[in-house]
Amino acid sequence: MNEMRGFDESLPMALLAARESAMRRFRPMLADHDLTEQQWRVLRALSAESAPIDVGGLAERTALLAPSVTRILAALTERGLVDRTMSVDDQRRAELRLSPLGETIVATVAPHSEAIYQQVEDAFGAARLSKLITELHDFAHLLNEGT
Amino acid sequence: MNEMRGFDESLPMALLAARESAMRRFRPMLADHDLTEQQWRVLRALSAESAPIDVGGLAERTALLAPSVTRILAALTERGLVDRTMSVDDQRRAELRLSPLGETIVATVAPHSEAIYQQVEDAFGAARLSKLITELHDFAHLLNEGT
DNA sequence: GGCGAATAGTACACATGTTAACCAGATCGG
DNA sequence: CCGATCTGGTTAACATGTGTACTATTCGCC
Repeated sequence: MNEMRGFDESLPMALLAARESAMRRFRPMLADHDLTEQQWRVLRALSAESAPIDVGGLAERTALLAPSVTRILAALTERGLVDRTMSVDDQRRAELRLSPLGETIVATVAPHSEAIYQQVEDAFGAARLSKLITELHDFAHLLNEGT
Repeated sequence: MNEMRGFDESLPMALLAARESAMRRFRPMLADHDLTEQQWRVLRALSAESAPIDVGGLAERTALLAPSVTRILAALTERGLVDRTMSVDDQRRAELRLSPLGETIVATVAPHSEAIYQQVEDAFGAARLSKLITELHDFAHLLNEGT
């Protein structure tokens, strides 16, 4: 009836569907540990950092917006998984790191996460998956820099 | 420090980043027409259907969850963009279609949407984009059927 | 030094994601 | 028939997405 691009053939829909089919496998496991997908992203990002990181840095690494990070950190520090202090040389900036308890949680959950990722990798093929990820990175970089 | 897979190399993060880099270009245009990304998905899905469709069908085609579709339809019918009636043979089922005003809105927004999509296609390459979408579809199908 | 612009972070408001509970209409087996 | 069950849809509750406004610093510059 109209000339618009097919629904299912659009990239945003394909990205959404692909992500949902993958995340569907992770969420139940995370729920067993009372973690949302986003909370787990924040914990992982903190775990990957050796030095403390600030809110902006976390937002960038986790692909979350600053207001979301603020709320998630409130929940995680409340639960004692994250420690927070103020930077001495810039009183606006926060210094965030995993608490010992947070480290324990990450160490507990990570193997489960990795196991599920392995299933996904096996189902699709490791090489094929790797190539797909590379294409996605290229895509993001091209769009973010161009214009 | 731990053996976990690199953050940025994980597929879910790559999918998220890619989608965000694309959607960033669409959202301002949709906001100009007072539409959210999800409302536009619903309108497009309705526009693509010749016959009326029910809530479940919309949820499936738009990759939204039923509760979200319920709320979005409430907003769209409120604005007079969508018409809703009850199915005669199954009083639980809704019959949804675009109102004339809704058709007008879709016809107005679609060219803008298509223009942005063209930019994206040009930036990444049409053939390459097409192949990427195919891979994403394959990925979703493999994961949804296997296990 | 001190004022205006930039920056980090938060607070708010509204829309959606996610899960579970719930209601009414449809279906099936006895 | 009719009650047990299933199914379409909504409601509810809480977490996140998204854009905007606002506070507290810090910075640039005169």
